[in-house]
Amino acid sequence: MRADAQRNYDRIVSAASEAIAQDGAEASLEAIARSAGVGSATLHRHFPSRWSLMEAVFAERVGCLIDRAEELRDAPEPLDALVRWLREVAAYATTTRGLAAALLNGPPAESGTCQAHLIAAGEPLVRRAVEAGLVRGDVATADLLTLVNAISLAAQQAGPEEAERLVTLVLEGVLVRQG
Amino acid sequence: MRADAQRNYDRIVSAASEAIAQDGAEASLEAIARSAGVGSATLHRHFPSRWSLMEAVFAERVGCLIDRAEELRDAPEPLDALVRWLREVAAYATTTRGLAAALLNGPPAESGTCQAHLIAAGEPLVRRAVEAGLVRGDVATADLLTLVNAISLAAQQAGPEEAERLVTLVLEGVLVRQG
DNA sequence: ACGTAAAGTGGGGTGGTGCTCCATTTCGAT
DNA sequence: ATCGAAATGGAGCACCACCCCACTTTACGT
Repeated sequence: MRADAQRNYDRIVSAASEAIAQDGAEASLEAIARSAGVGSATLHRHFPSRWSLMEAVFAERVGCLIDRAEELRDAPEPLDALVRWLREVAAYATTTRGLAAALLNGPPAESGTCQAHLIAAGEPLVRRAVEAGLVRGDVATADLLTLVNAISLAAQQAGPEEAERLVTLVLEGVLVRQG
Repeated sequence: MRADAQRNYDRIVSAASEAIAQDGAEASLEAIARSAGVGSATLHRHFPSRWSLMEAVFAERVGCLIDRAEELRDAPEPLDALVRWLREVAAYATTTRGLAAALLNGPPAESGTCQAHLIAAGEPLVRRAVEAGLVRGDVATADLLTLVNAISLAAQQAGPEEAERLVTLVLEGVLVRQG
């Protein structure tokens, strides 16, 4: 990639990051290009779809979550580590406007997407909790992430404390526990 | 309301219903007005926001769910009735493109909205299941509906069988049941 | 039955969008 | 320094939501 192309790429991602933080996932691509000091055509060549731009913007933030998952992989309490990580994912998704929507509405879990990376990062946490007999064996990491993201999306209207409640509810189940 | 206004109102809702079924919640209002044989200004006067049009379109379908809730209110098995109803809500939301999104992204549970009506309809079902000792006492009807809708939204990409799995997961809980 | 005031209408205008050509500029290997 | 390829951005296209306003239709008091 040529030097100027790289420079423009970075400026677009940076501008998009700000725009999305401010206006959510529906931020105007035109405005992003403008504030990056770049023609709209340039934006569209670097990022053929809104989704691909999303991925680039969120790559860094998703990276944080992945690092966190690796940190927690050797934590003493397997279940605590998993729950803590899921809550962090939820918090990120709720805070970063549009992350949840982007993760959910994007093409489902193709390899190389940030979804795929998140799933891969969470997998060991889930497996450890399952092997410790603390989490049901038939739950997939992808299911968990989908649920957490769906909750974050739903709670963007209702507020973060609602999200907390729902996550707890999902973990413990709606039905009463009868031995 | 004048007779012609009522007529146009109905034609708009009807056209919108078809358009949304075909193109999802992002259907073009302009196109809806056109296919209703009505000027765009008329549509915008009757329905100041996309959301208000959504509500009108879904009112009928939500009505079906409310009727169903009343039917199930006296069913022999309280838990079975609740679960069955929730699954029907999920099925409706998944099938009717945009219902879930409309329910979730709309202004949260103001009185008079279809959310409020759904919650009111589901309330007795939940209460009965709680009183029978089958559902945890601290789950709100609104929480349940939010979850079901969130799942439907998430599963619109993944497919209906994924939605089924997630609903079951939410009911039974992620953690293993330890007496 | 009819005239009129007000409620209702829709075409056209405005400002915005996502996206694509393509003539021009810029880079970097030779 | 040169030259071809890579990269650019502005003009253009079709579409969108939404608003203004001259015109038509309705319902009601007489």
